[in-house]
Amino acid sequence: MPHEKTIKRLALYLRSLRYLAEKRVEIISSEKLTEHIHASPAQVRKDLACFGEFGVPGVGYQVKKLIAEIESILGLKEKREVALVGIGKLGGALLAYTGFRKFGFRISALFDNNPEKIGKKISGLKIEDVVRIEEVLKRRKIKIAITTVPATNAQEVANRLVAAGIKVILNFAPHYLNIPQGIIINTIDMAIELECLAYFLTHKI
Amino acid sequence: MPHEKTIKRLALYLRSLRYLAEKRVEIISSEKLTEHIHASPAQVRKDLACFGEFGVPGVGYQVKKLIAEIESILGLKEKREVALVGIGKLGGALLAYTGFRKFGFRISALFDNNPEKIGKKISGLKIEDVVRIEEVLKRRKIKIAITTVPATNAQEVANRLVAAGIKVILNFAPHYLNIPQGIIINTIDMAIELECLAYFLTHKI
DNA sequence: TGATGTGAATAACTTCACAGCG
DNA sequence: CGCTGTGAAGTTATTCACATCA
Repeated sequence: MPHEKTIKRLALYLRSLRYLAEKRVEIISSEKLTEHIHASPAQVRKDLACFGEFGVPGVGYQVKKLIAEIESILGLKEKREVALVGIGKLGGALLAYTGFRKFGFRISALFDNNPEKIGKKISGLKIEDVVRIEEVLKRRKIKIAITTVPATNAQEVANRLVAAGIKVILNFAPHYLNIPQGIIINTIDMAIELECLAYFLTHKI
Repeated sequence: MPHEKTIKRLALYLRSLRYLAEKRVEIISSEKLTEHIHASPAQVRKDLACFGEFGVPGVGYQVKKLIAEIESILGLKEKREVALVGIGKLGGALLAYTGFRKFGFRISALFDNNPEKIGKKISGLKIEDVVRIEEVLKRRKIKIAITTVPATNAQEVANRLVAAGIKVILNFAPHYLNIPQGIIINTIDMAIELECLAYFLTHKI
């Protein structure tokens, strides 16, 4: 029923709510919540309405309770193992990024196709050969992968991940990936984001 | 007139068209173009129609000509200097990323607030103190910035960039930024992208 | 004939506005 | 009285379908 945009906003609300919780704020209205988000109060209420009634009319939302609800909706309650394919500079940066761990994601399997990297350890994890993706991911029942490989290898890696039974892919390779239905893919193409900005630089201003 | 989504798709079309050009494809229909893009043929035609008539009825689009047209629309014809604030692992990865350079963006000014980093050189560029952002960017007339700083410093850095006359910001800090109207900001929040995927992992499958 | 360009129709998304509850 | 939850209204975006042109 709810769509992807709603889900992304829920994650944004969650970020704000956590911030508010740190500041010991206990109750928040949809109006106040949107002060640090590009969304309207009605939008917040509609988004939440997809999943239940979490607020108190005339009062607002209990911050802690709403955090728990959204975490439950997004499925952040349990820890999740993540595979990282492509241990270059970007891969290394993501591996070191604390933002993932904070929300229950733990990168716990590394893969690369470079013989000089295979077998080495980073952050206590051994880099495996990409040909072992299927074996390792099946054994360890890993369902989430992040790919930071060159565009030319992206489809091959995606095929291996699909064969390994992966369910969602966060892809940083600037390339279209042909993936069977049912597997969720989210591509972050940083060059394209910059190109868009170039448009606004030339036209909108 | 055209909206942000149209612009983003144009950048995607461009990526495919460049790929086709490398393969020596000379003519392409809107139908064939969408084989490697999540968009409909009608969508392609509508998007392009915002900016003119680039196709030949009964034939299709000349690949080379369409590339030139889209590059012109997006404003990719000229080289652009980019400032990078926050020279951590992610910043270093972006600095090394060839995808930006390929499309006319050149990271040519580096800033950090860490005394141990300030003054050092990476890729031939000296890391400057963030307090010098305004001075350096004004002098060199840099209008684009990429920020890869911790959430806690993001707003302060954004304020400095605004004071320096920056026009667009590609922000990787997981934090809302309060920016005056007229300045374009695009936030890539990788943790939030993963959180969204967690939802689909738990519900959609 | 075959693919574009485009008004008209549809679908998706957002905001409005207000009843109802604490 | 204030803020939620929500049907209705409005807006934006996408797809359809076809006239048109090479």
